Amino acid sequence: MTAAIAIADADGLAAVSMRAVAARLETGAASLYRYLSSRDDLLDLMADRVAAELRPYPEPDGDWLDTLVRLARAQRAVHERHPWLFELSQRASAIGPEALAFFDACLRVMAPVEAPSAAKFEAIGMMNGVAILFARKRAAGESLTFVGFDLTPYPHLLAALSRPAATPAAAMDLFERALRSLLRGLLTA
Amino acid sequence: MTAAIAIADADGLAAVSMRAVAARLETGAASLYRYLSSRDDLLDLMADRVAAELRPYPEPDGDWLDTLVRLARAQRAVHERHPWLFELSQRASAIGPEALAFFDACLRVMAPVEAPSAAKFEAIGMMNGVAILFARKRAAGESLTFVGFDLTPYPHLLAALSRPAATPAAAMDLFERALRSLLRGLLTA
DNA sequence: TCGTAACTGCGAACGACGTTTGCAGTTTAC
DNA sequence: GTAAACTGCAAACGTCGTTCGCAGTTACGA
Repeated sequence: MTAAIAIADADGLAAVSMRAVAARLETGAASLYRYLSSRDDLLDLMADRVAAELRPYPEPDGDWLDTLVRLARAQRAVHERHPWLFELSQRASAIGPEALAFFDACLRVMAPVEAPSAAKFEAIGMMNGVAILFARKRAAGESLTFVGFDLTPYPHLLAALSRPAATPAAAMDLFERALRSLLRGLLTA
Repeated sequence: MTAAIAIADADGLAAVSMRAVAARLETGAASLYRYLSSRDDLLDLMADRVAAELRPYPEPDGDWLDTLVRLARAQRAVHERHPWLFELSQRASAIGPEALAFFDACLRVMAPVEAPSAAKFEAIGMMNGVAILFARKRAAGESLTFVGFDLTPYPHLLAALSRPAATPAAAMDLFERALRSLLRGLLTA
């Protein structure tokens, strides 16, 4: 449902109630059950709808690692556009056709790599995890800096925080560097 | 609250309602608000309570990478013991004293490493992510195998799934290998 | 010893949630 | 033209987090 995604983008996943979605559609909450079997159904549809934004998948030309990094960048962009996607990505039922298609595209890129299937699965999961982590980095960093704690019991943390923050450019480098070293480590002997 | 953690371990986070916790304590739901300001408060306390299970932290002797891997293993064990912790770990407010202490311990281990603070923060976040990913691996793999989808539109996925699954021993190797290559890539020039 | 002030536990109630039910109104099929 | 099927939806149910107000208990100075 496009209406549900708009609500989630604006006010977060918690604001996506059947009544809110119905109100935006100018109808009653009960009417939604003609098209959806439950709220979980709606969330699954939302997850798969935004997963479609990962298209078009890059052609697997050139280095497979470069292509995988491009896929990860797309993932990161989607998670930044729809922060609520993170909460959905952990439900097993959220694996819809679009998610499977993305999965398949990743495996296609990895086809020339000589590695067991299990390693490739892990690599995709890890790629996912890294993309999400960086998509949420800014919010997490700020929340950590501004907690109202007395940090004196944590000397190393205090010392690290008192140093100047890294530049955004360095953060971008970090994303690619982390991803490359991780995937290379997982997929090569 | 120990009672709340017991409920979550048994029936999941969703079962941790104020009424359920109160019932286990043989009291009324309203009574809990004498000690907690809200349900979110309770969840934060639960998260910090299980974070205490990460102690004692290993001494940073020997190779820093070995010590970090030991910390990650502890994290993975905690997440396997309390699967609901994953749902909590994404709330910013869940960063309590114990989580900060763990953070500090990681930084202490990384003290001899020459790297910017931001890289170390990312490394810890990534370590966390990898630990969680592997803790949830079994469930995720099964849910992916048993979805009732027609997989013919996903040829590479189908090919990968039709191969024999990896042995559990190889999975354990994968955890350590992924972590090592990731941390080394992030923290060394 | 009493009186009062403060604190404690908690039944009852409030509003919001997901979901079900039952019934009008409308379309479809023969 | 009538019966069957489908549609939209107000109302209600049970559960949730949370608040309110009141008994019962304790603490303490007079």
